[in-house]
Order: sequence, then C-alpha cells, then structure tokens
Amino acid sequence: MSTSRGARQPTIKEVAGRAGVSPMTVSRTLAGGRNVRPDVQERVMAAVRELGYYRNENARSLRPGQPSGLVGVAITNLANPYYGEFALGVEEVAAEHGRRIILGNTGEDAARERQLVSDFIGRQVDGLVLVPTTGDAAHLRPERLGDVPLVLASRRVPGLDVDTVLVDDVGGAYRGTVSLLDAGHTRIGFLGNRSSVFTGARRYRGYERAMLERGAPIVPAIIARDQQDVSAASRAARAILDLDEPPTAIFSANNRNTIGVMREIGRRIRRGLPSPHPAVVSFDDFELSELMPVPVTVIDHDARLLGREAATLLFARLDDGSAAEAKTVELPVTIESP
Amino acid sequence: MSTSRGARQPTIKEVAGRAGVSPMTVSRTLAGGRNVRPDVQERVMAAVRELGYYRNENARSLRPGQPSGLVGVAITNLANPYYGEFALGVEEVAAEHGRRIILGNTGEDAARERQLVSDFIGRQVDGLVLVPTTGDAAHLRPERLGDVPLVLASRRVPGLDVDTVLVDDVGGAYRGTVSLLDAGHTRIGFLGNRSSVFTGARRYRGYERAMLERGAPIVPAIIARDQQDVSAASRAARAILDLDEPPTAIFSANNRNTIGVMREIGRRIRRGLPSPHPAVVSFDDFELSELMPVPVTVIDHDARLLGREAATLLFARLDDGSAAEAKTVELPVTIESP
DNA sequence: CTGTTAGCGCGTTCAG
DNA sequence: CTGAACGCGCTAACAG
Repeated sequence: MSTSRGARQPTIKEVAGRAGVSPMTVSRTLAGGRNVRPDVQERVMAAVRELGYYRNENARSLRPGQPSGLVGVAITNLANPYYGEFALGVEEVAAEHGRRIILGNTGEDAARERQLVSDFIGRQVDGLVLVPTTGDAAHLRPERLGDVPLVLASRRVPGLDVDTVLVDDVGGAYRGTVSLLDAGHTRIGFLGNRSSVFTGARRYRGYERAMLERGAPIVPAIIARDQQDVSAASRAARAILDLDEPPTAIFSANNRNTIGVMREIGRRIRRGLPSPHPAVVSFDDFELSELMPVPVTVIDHDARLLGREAATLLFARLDDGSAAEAKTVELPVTIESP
Repeated sequence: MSTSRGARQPTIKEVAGRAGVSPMTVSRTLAGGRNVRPDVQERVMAAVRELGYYRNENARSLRPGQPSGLVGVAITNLANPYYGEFALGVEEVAAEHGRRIILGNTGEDAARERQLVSDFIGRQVDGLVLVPTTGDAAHLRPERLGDVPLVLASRRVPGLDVDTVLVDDVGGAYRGTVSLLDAGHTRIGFLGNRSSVFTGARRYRGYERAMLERGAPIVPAIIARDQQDVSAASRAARAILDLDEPPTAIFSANNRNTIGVMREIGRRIRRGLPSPHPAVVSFDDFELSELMPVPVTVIDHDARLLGREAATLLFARLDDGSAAEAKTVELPVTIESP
C-alpha cells in the first residue's frame, strides 16, 4: 500500500529470491513452464504476482536476432481521419501477429520522418510502415535501413524498390471524372495536392486523361493544386466559384479538399447566393456524404484495409521469411453515385 | 549495394573497431563529444556513417533509472476520428518532450487493455496515457504499475486516484439540453452509451437534470443507451422516430450516435417521410454539421487539446518530478447553435 | 583525453 | 528438472 513511491520495477532476481529459486527457473516458468515442476511454477507465479513483476521486453530483445515485437509506423497526418483508420488497420494486423506499433506523425516533414525512422531503428523495430513524405528519402535507402523491412503505403518513393500498397488513384480519378462528363458537365474544376505529392500527381493524371479523352477543356483558372488542409481548400473553392464563369462541377482529389469545398458550398447556400451550385466528385469517402445539398459522387477506398494490407505485406516478409522481390499491391476503388 | 541482405545492425564495437578507438569513445562521441578530440570524433562519425550505425535505444535504457523515452497510449477506438485527434495531441506533446508513443487499440475490451498495459510496462515506458475501458481495472492499481505514472483521459476509473483529464460532460449535456428546451421542445429523445461507460453516465445526468429542472417528461421509450457504433445508433434512431409519438428533438451523447441519427434522418428525407424531422443536439462536433437538413446544435470540445493536456500532466510528473497529489483537469465545452 | 571494468535484465548453453 | 556461467549492447565510474 505504500512501497509504490519511487519503487523500481522488480527484476527477475528479486522474483527468484522470493520464490527461492534461481533466475533461470523464473525465466523458464514465464516462458511456458517446460521442465519446471508444477509446484515450483506455483511459487514463482506467486512471487511474480506479489512483486508486480513484468518481464523486461527491452532486455529480452537485446540478444541479436531476437525480435523486439515492435513495428514503427510513421504517418503524414494523424488528424486526418483517413490516416487514423489506416493506423488502426496496421495496429490490428500487428496485434494479430503479437506485435505493438510505435507511432509517429511526420506532418509532411522529411526531416521529422528521418528522425522518426532513426529512432525506430534504434529501438530495434522488426519492421517499418510508412506513408512517406515528399522530400529527400536518402534515409529510406536499404543501406541505411540495414535489414529492417520497409513497406510504403499510399505513396511510392522514386527509386525505392520496396513493398508498396497503393490505391488505384489514376483509375479512380478517371472514372470519377467520367461520371461527371457523362452527367453532361464539361467545365469541371479540380482541387487537390500539388504534383510533387504522389497521390496529387496520380489523381490529377486520371482527371486530365478523362477530360482530354472527351475533349473537355482543361482550364487553369478552375484548377487549384496546393491545398493541404480544410481551410485552404475552402478558400480555393471560394475563389473558383466566385469566377465569372465558374465550373458546373468540381473534382476534389481528397478528403480535406472535399470538406473544404462542401463548407464553401454551404456558406453560399446560407448566404442565398444563386444556384446552381456545383456537383462534386470526391476522391475519398466522408461521413454523411448522402446528406449534402449538391449531388456528390464518392470514389471510395478503404483506409483500414490499406493499413491491413501494408502490415500483411510486412509480416509476410517477417514471419514467412519471404525474401521475394518487392511487391506492389494496388487497391481498387468503388464509385458511389448520388 | 549488396550487404543489406540479412545484415545485422552494426554494434558500437564494430564502429569502434573501424574507427580504431574503444567503444567508450564512440559512446562519448555520440553523447555529444565531451572529452573527445575533434579529429577522433571525425573518425568515429565517419565510421558511424559508413556502417549505418544506430544506437541501440533498448540497450541504452537497460540501465535502471534510464528512461526509455517511450509513452504507452491505449485508446478505446482509433477508428473514431475523435480519438485519432486525441492520439495526435498526445503524440505532439510527447515529441516536444523528446518521447515516442506506443499505441494500442483496446476496442473497449478490458482484457485487451490489461495485455497492452503489461506489454507497455515490459517495454519500460516512462508513462502511460489511457482512455480506460469500462471493465475491471485491477491492472491499473498503483501496486501493479510500480512507479510508472498514469494519466486517464475522458473517463475516470472508480477508486483510482490518478491524474485525469475530463471534458465537462455534465455541464455540456445540461446546456445542450437546455438549448432544446428553450427552443420550445419538451419531448426530447436521448441517444448515448450505457451508464457503465463513464461519459455515458455523465452526459445522461446532464440531460436528465435539465429535463427535470424544466419539468419536461423523461420518456423511456425515446431513450436508447446502448449504441457503440454508427449502425447501432442508426437503428436506435429509426426505432424511436418510427414511434407513434416520436420526439421533436434528439439529444445525441456522442459523435457516433450523432452520425447514426443524421443518417437515419437523411434516409427519411430521401424516402419522403413526413416532416418535421427532429432537431438535434450533438455532444461532439462533426465535420459539415452546418450542412445538415435539420437544425444541429453542437457541444464542441477539443480532442487534440484533451490529448495535449493528458500528456502535459504526464510530463509534469515525469520531468518536473512533481510528486503532487492527483490532479483532475476538466476541459470546457462550447455550444454552437445553428 | 582515452581505455578498462563492471553490470544493467535476460536467455542460451552446458553441467549436474 | 535446476542452476552457473556467459554474453547480448551500452555506459557510469574509475583508472591512466
């Protein structure tokens, strides 16, 4: 009732002392009890309980070759629910394989990513799952990583030949744009990330391909490609919708831009600005999309599945000892029309 | 270009060998270089680079008293964007203090929480931040935790006197309910968690207090208190709205229930079911609440701030060595009327 | 300024 | 079935 103040974690030796055995017997007992008499096991476990002893996992993984049971996960933006789901997917599969995840947020900052990765390796992670940032990626090259397997998610890194899980960005954007064209729109705006962001480039490519194929004009004035968060997206949408010749539809290349454009449309409706308001296609699902005041087509993909697939690729290499060459998995999207 | 296959992480000895110094000199160099000649440091750092050496953080923290730099975080539901934000808040503050977080998802399962906590302790975490589950909490008692500080967030655990960060559940729910009463509603339904969930009980209490104070009837038929996810919430909302005498307003005690009731209202509108549809008060903000087809009052609180506060409490104890008695911080909410 | 010794908590190996 | 010795990677304390 009182010894908790400043009390170190008890060690295996203290447990051994209390149980009247050697540390080795404690170790064996905790490892499953093979070759330890049941009554001795009893005494050991009693001592464990009484002392509140926990095995030191760090010391355990000190021995070379011993896995730490840790997977390092670095994400660009945990505040984006999409990546929250993603992290959950990784965590689930890791838990199924008896591993824990260490999680870091990079905020799209390559230097921060570098720090995180080196910390992860210093903690002897068994593997890494990354949504890579856009900058310099020298710290991800195999010679820097030693034999720690790496899986990339969402984005590929140029020149890095590792397991990767992607979403069908180009195809999804293409099909989404086509659905707008089929509905009769030709003046279609685009909101997304700048082209240096992998998905930004790929989704723009799908949009562009559909537009060109159908002979629809690509109008720079209604294209904005540098919004990372909701408020920037709102501002970009407002600028575009305020034009003399606004688009009749908008292709939004991700969740954050979609929320931004919907906010702006809501604002216009509340102010009584003249309709028609633009139809929207959103790459990425969002909650309550069915309640929006304009028709919304959703290009949906499963963030949690993305995380699960990434982790699955990692554990294939880790547990099945697969040394196969780098695989890329591209997850399909589904189009949900209003 | 080739040695990465199966290559162990290099050790301090190998670096020392390559640099022609003792391991101790390498250690000193990496620790800042005090008392090491600059030219020797150069050689050491060169060897570090060439070998791709990373300090083994686990071995480093083996020595008793040495912090591991890890904070264990267990969350009930990472798929809830609210807790994603929360985790980010903890991560941010941890990063500011040079720590990393290990993250686990409990899924409201006390056994899983127990596992996670014991793994965290086994990994020598410097501290714990938990959104506790509802079940048995013996594993959180001080004698089990040794001297690992624990901070609870969102919920308190009965009989556990530790630092806690809460949201003003009772006050928020009270004020939200009052806003409905002020708008003329008297038949107000309630959707939330069962009373064994801490926030579920507190938010219900605020609702109840407001209703009783104003003499509004508490009608069991329009109260549903066992929905953990969106689809269960939708079903509960449907059952209530299908009654002969449905409520004219609904108090939703959390994000998941709010999304559920909004979905159901959307469904009714699309089916042309007769209005008026119920007004809604939502405890927890959600994106695009301003675009809903019925008036929505939001009781808003900041999940990221909750996480930041929890981590701040933890590091106060950790870094400032504060041994003060357990503090409780209650974060205010803001009411945003439609 | 640099190296040696010792020991952190644990598990493998080998004796008994 | 149980224990002793050793070493894992690293660093505080103590030589030199």
